[in-house]
Amino acid sequence: MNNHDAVNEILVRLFANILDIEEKCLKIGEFSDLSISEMHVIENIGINRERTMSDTAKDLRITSGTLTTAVDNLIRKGYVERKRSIEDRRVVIIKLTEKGVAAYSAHEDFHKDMVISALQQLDTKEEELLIKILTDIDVFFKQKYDIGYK
Amino acid sequence: MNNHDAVNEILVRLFANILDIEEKCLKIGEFSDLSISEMHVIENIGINRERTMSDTAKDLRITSGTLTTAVDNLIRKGYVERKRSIEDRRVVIIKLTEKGVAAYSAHEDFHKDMVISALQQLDTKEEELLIKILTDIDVFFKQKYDIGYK
DNA sequence: TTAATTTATTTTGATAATCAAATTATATTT
DNA sequence: AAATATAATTTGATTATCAAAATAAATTAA
Repeated sequence: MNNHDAVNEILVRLFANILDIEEKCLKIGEFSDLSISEMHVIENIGINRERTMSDTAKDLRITSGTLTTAVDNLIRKGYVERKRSIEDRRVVIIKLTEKGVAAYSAHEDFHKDMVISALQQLDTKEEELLIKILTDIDVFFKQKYDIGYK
Repeated sequence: MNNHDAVNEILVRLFANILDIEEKCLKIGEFSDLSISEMHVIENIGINRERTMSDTAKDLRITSGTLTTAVDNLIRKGYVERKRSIEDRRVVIIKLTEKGVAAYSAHEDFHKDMVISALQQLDTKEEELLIKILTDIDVFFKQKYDIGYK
């Protein structure tokens, strides 16, 4: 097996496993009534931000209809609140409740913990190479597939 | 921003985009009747391999029932064939058809393209260091989060 | 060698995430 | 004022998924 195949194989496995880890950790934690998708909505709304439905849907690359039902459920569960914009009454503003902020923070802590643990075994030179390679992949995607990054 | 935050940020962005990109490429290509999930089944069955339903489901971390319907659809679309094992008639053997192999190869090309362009700027020594880093991280995740690898 | 148990798969009945298209309400343009 | 455009929701559908029940075959135990 050449190096390209080795890197490809391990990246595929890593990506699959990290998603699994995220889901697993969510399910055993304090906010186990949230799905990964719902957590992504919370992540996107963010702390101290008022977001419109359209902008959030666009960022998450889902339709408005999909976001409407997701937000319905997040409101029912107490993580998000919704109000009409005063300037333009077609627009709906969503923001995190206190509970939503707590969930956001917990998730962020998990991310930090995961990354810090993973990097602990690397020396500075290795860390920098890793960042370089991840950046390259990121740039490659952006250029080649014209993905709308925020 | 320190290295930890840099890696966290870029990982989050990569993860948010990678499945979308994969899906996008799939949808504009020759095998646009395949979903990402279905492609993952094809990827797991592999070329020149006969796989049982159980082993494939375990690898993909989905239930046998889920795999049964996925394979039903892949057979209907002409990518997979299914037969009973002769040694143990409870066991169902699945393998790729010629069309399945073609889809597998096309998907592999996408992955290779991704990795090659990411590795382009590294020399062999750096490539090997990267493989070591990724392997270490992979093993680390396995130990820390007790993920059921194959 | 029958009966009980285990194993491999499929079926069934349910839920979550998603989309496209239709609808509703409001704003903007002609 | 009418026509058009925009923001969000609703509707009706599909796909991916699971847990639990059912089916069929193999293995173990009585």
